[in-house]
Amino acid sequence: MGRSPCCEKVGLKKGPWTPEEDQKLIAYIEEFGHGSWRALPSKAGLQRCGKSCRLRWTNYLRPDIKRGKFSLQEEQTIIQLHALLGNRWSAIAAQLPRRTDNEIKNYWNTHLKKRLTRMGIDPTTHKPKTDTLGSSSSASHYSKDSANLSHMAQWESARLEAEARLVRETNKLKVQKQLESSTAQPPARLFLNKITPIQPSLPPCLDILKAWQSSWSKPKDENSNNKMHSMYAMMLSNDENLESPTSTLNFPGTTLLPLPLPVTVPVPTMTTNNVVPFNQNNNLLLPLTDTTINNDEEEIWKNFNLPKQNMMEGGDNDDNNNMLNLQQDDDIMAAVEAFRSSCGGFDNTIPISSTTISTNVVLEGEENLAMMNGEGNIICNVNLEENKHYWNSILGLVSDEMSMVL
DNA sequence: AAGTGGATCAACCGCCATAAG
DNA sequence: ACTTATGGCGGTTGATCCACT
Repeated sequence: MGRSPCCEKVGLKKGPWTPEEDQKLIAYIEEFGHGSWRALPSKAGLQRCGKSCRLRWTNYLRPDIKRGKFSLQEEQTIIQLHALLGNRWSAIAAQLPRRTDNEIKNYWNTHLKKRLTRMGIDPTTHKPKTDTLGSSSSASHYSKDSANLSHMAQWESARLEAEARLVRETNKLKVQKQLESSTAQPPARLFLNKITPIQPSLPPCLDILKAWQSSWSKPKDENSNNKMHSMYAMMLSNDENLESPTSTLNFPGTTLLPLPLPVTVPVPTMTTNNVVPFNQNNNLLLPLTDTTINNDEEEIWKNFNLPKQNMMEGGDNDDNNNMLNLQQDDDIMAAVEAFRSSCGGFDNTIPISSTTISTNVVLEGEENLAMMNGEGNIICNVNLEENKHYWNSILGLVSDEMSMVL
């Protein structure tokens, strides 16, 4: 004889919760805690099953839930952890304080997945889509683009390798567990892969995080302060000196995983003959139709006179269909990528644009998102020190969670 | 004003590992 | 040892909103 049923399956309400139901649930949990979800509905006077109550509480009513727009940093964390963990939403949510796995999952499916697709990256594998290469028209474009894609591929190799090592380690531990005696502790569920570690050891994914972290402790140059920190920025970057992730399988020459390198996001640009110039730093330049710049964001962006064919789906167009209104950070990112892929090249032999902008202007309300420097370049400005702290925090969280189950 | 389609997200469904009887 | 409920998780659905025609 097993357990008794948690609740009657008939006569229970389904569908959206009413404010009265919410109040009952909140009042009960605040006074008594949820205890057994099975017993809660009847005690709280709710015609719901325990599972429905649990979901409503954990995904919506819990007081420590943060709602609203995801910050750029949260987005980066989701993308990076998704590359590392896949659709393990609860594990990803564990690294994003006050966000629920359901919310992250929804955000991924409705925003981030589409954005990566727009950038030519397969959101499932985090690999560049094969047709990205095929669509390149010029040989030089292909060559440099493929070099960038190669970084992505190597990144992915490192990730896959880490996962493979995790699986191997898991199997090894399972065998070890079988050999060990019945004195072993009851299995504790591990947040990453639902495995049961027997002896303390960090999951291999932490190798990547640690190596990543160490890359931050060794800035490549003195310009590192105004750089964007994102593996996708690597793809956007023209920096030929980008290093590739370490893989013991395929890239034995490298000893450090230098990811992600800080890079400057190039500015999309268009000249009168639709040729896209780059400066000596391999930054795309954007000549303005009107170089009179003030601090009004709308006005600034409307000076970016972009050809319609270069607009991407997510862009907000104004009425004359010849303007791209870059209000959102994902629009900025998408614009950069769209220009890079559509304008034929990474040829930096074209002279620097003479366009200058006299003052630094914050283009987005989001802190550290993007600034325009004195040369008209957009700098996605994520502070190096903040990122070091950020990844230290992630490592700390992961390590703490590991130590709790060990 | 009505219809349509896309976006969003709360909530449900179904599966799995584990706990409990 | 076996059965079955529970809790947790990821996948999916459908109601709602909103922009556009």
